This record gives sequence, C-alpha cells and structure tokens, in this order.
Amino acid sequence: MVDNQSAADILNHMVLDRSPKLDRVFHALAHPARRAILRSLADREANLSELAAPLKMSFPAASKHVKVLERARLVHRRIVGRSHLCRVEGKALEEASQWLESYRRHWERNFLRLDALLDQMKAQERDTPQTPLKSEGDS
Amino acid sequence: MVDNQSAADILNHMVLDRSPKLDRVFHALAHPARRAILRSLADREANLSELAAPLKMSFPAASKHVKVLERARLVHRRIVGRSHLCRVEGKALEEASQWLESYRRHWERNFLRLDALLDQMKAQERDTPQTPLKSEGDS
DNA sequence: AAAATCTGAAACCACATGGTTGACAATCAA
DNA sequence: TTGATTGTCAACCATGTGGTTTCAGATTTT
Repeated sequence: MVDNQSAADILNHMVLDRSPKLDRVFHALAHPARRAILRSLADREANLSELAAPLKMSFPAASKHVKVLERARLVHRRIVGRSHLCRVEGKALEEASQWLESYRRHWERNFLRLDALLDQMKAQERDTPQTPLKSEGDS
Repeated sequence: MVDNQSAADILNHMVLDRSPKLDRVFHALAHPARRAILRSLADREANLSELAAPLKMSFPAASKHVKVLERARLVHRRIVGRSHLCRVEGKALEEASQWLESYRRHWERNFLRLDALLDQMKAQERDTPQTPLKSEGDS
C-alpha cells in the first residue's frame, strides 16, 4: 500500500509543512480587497452587491474575491432568492490564528532566551575578553 | 495639496483596507515552503544552504522564498563571510497575529450574538412566518 | 408577460509567481 | 594557486492571479 511515490509524498509533506488549508487562508488574507470584504462582514451579513459596491472594481472581480474567501472557508454563502448572503465563518480563521500565535509565542520565548544569552555572553566577555564574539557586529 | 486624485486615493485606501505590510506577510505565509523555512528557523539561526537542503527544489528557488520572507520582514539576514545567516524577525509576525486575533475575537463575539439572535428568530418564525428578513440594518 | 435586478460563466489580457538552468562572484580550505 | 562551498543574477518557461467585458440564467417586480 505504501510504494516509493507515496512515501516520498509523505516525506515531502512533512518537511514542507504542507497544509492546503493554511495556504488558502493566508492567500485569501493577502489581498486588501478581500480583507475589506471581511471587514464589511464583521458586523452583519451582506449580499454580493453590497460587498462589491464599495470596492473599486467590476462586479465579477469582487465575486471572484468572495469565491477565494469561500474556498478558504473564511466566508459562507447562503442563497436566498436571487440574493447571495455571505457571512464570516470563524473556524478557518481560528486555525490560522492558532498557527500564527503558536509560532509567535515560540519565537517570543526564543527571543527572551537569546537576549538573556547575549547579556550573559557580554558579561562574560567583560571578564575574559578572549574570543571576539562574532555576533556583535550585525545590523 | 489635496486634489481629486489623491482624495480618491485616500478613499480607496480606507475602503480597501490597504496595508502592503499585511499583504506581504500573509502572502509570505501562504506557501508551504516558506512556512517550512520559518519552522527551520524556529529554534536556531541557519544559513541558506541549511534552509534549502530539506526543501525539494533548486537552490535559487529556495533563495527566492527567503527573499519573500525578508520583504515581509519575517526573516532577517546577517552576512558573515560567505554564509548568509537567517533568523526570524518577530515584529511583522506579531502585527499579523494581532490583526487576525482582533478579527477573530470580534467575530467570536458576533457569533455568540448571532446564535442568540437566530434562536430568537426561529422561535419568532414559528409564531408568525411572514418576511424572510433580508437585511434589517442597511447603510 | 415583460422588465428590471442579482449573479454566474466564459473569454480574454497583463502581470506576478514559482520553478528551472547556466554563468558568475566571493570566500574558505588545501 | 587550485578547488570546493556559498550564494547571486539573468534568462526562460508554465501556471496562477486579478482585472475587464460580454452574455446568459434565475428571480423579483410591475
């Protein structure tokens, strides 16, 4: 059941941090028009016309942006009559937020640790100035 | 000083939620290879070769990905000798995380409010099924 | 029934993105 | 000096993205 190809796929998957879900969410958030749409939907449902109106682009363009948000599961569409009502879907956003927050916290801990380490190294250098401590002259 | 063009630009800016910084950060996070690079840099500094090694792509391709992370201010590069040492830069990440978290919290509050509202509507609809309620609060 | 409205789909275009290869510069090690 | 390591740059290519216009379908309104 596990041939070479799929084994390579698994490795690739692991090392490459593949997550099509995160791909789609972050890509969706990377465009100002789509963030504007999310902002429009922050408080109330809205149909496509209402969403497209403030955007300075054609209707089909705005519609495509909404589709991108839908693919990322950031927006859900409910068709009632000829009106397509959109609302925010929180789950995907929460996952992206968790990914970001976990990394941020990890790096924050590291920064604290590194700062302490650097302080320690500087203090030690004042005592025994032997090794020139190469990381001093960065930007 | 404020002609029509720049006034339109300002409006566009406001309604479109423009933030090239967020554009760059989210776009940088939207590719699995770049998230993998960030993961490699989670604990230690690394030079480009070390970053490129686990990625299944050519060296220049990996180098481009690092450049994207640099443009987004997610990674900082320090050149020592022929080695380009990269480390994570926390500030841009923190801003993106704050943006996401603020929206997530806002929507979370709204979901609670909406859930209550929907329950209320369902109960009311069982009593008097009249209008399907298109959008009560139109701007 | 007829007209207006809301939306989707398709065709098209300009440009960005993600990948390759090959040549080249700089640095370190022998 | 020779050679290996590290990384950049330019050219090129395939595909994706973001925008337009045009046409057609479904739905509401008159």
